[in-house]
Amino acid sequence: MTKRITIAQAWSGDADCLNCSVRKSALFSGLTEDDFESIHQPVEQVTMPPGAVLYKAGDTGKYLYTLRHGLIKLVRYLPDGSQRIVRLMCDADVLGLELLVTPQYEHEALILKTTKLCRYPVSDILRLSHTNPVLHKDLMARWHKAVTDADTWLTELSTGSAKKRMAGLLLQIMDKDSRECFLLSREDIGSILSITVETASRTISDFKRTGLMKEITYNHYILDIEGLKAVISG
Amino acid sequence: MTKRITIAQAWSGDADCLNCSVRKSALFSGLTEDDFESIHQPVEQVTMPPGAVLYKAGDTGKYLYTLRHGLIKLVRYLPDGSQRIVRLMCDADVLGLELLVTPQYEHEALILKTTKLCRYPVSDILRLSHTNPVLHKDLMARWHKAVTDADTWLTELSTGSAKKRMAGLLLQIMDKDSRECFLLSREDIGSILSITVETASRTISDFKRTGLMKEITYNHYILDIEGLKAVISG
DNA sequence: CGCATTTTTGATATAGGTCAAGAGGCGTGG
DNA sequence: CCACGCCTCTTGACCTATATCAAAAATGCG
Repeated sequence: MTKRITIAQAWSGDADCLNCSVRKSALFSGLTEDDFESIHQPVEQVTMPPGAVLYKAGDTGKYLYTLRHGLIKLVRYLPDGSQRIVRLMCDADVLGLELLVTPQYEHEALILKTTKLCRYPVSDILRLSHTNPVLHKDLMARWHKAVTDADTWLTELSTGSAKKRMAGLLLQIMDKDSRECFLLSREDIGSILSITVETASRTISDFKRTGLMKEITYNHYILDIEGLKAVISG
Repeated sequence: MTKRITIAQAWSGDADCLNCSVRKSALFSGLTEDDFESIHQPVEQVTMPPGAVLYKAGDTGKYLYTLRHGLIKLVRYLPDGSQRIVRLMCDADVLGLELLVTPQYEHEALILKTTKLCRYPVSDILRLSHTNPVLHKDLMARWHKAVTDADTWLTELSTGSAKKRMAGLLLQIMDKDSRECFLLSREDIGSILSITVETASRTISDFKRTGLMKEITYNHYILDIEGLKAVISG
C-alpha cells in the first residue's frame, strides 16, 4: 500500500537556506553567503508522506538530503530476499552520503512519518567541500556519525535477548525530554531487532504488563527508563 | 595472556612511503613528494604480535594506522560488560579514522595475526586533506568503506541461523583466490556472530562432516564456496 | 611431562520461531 | 453512517535452534 508520489509533485518550493530553522545542525551550516551564491541549482525542499520511497538501493542519484523533520528507515536486502532495517534517520540526519564516493544509493529509504527534507546537488557539495573547511569537517562528522550509529545498532540492538534488544530500541527512539515514544509497526520492529513480529508483540505486551511502558493514548507510550536500563544490564 | 609490547619497543624504523609496496592502496597514495616533505613527524612502521593491543577504547590518540599486512579485531563493549567484535581489519584497511573528528579511539584494537602497520600523525592527515584533493577523496572512500562494512556485518553476520552466519563469515574471511581460510578462535567467532563458543564449535564440526569445509593442515581449511552460498540462501 | 587453556561432545533447558486462530482498527462502498 | 473486508496486532499451542551446564578430548606451554 505504498503511496508513491512523483518527483514533480514533490519537489516544489526553493529553500531559504540562509534563514533555515535547522541551519545550525544542517549540512550547510558552515557555508558562507558567497558559497550559497555559487550553488547553481536551487536547494529544494519537500514534504513526503508515510509509505513514500525517497530512493531505492541501486538508483543512480544526484542529491544528498537533510532530514529537517520526520523519520525514515534505511533498508538493506539480504541474498535470500529478506530485509533488514540498518538505520533510522531522524531530524538533522543526512541521507545519501555514499553519492560522494559512488554513483548509486546503497539502501532503500522509506518514509515512516511525514518527513520534510531539503535536497542538495552532490556536485555542489563535493566542490564546496574542497574549498570550505567547515563543510569539509562537517562531512567527516557525518560519516563518523554513520559509522558509530551502525556500531551502536549492532551492539545494542542485535545482541542479547529479545527483551534487551527491545529495551535498547525503546530507549533509542524515545523523546529524551518527555520520556515518551511512538512505536513503529511490529514488522519494522522485527526487522530492526532481527526477531519475528510475534516475539515483538509479545515482548511489548510483557513490558506493558510489568509496567516498563504505559500507553497514554493510542500507540503513544511513556517509558520507565530506569526499568528498561535494568533489563539491558540484567 | 596478552603480550603487550611498549611503544618504545614497537615503533622503530621510519617508513619509506614513496617506495612502499602497498602504496597504491594505502592512505597516502595520492600524496605528492612535496606533501611528503611537509610531514614533520616521520611516518613510522611497526610489527605487532598476536595478542598485542594497538589501542583501547577511550585512549587519546594522535595517530591513524594503515594495516600493511595482518589481522586486527575492533571490539566494542556493551553496558553489561560483554563484548562484541564489530569489524575485522585486514590488508590496506585504515584504523583510527575517528580521530579526524574526536580525540579518542572508539574501539579496542587487538592484534589477531602478526601485523605490520604504518602510523601517520592525525594532524598531518587533516592538514593535507584540505589541500590535496586525492587524499580528500580517499578519506571519503575510507569512511564509506567503514559504513558499508558495518552494514554488511549487520545484515550478513548478525541475521539468520547460526549456520547462515557461519557460512557468511567463512566466505568473508577466506582468501578469494585459493578458496582457503584460517579460522579464528571459537570465542572470537562467537563474538562476531553473537553465538556461544559451543554453537560455533558444533557448527564447524557440522560443516566438516557435511564437506562444506576440509581441514588441510592444522586450522587451515579449504572451503566449498557454492555449498556455503547455498546454506546462506537456503 | 604435566598443567592450563581451548575445543569438542553430550544432556538438558529454554527462548524464540512457527503455525493458527481470534481481536481490534481503518478505509471503502453501499 | 453502517457494514464488510483487509490489515495489523495479539494470543495460544507447539516445536526447534540455540543456550546452558558439565565433562572429556585435544592442544599448547613451561
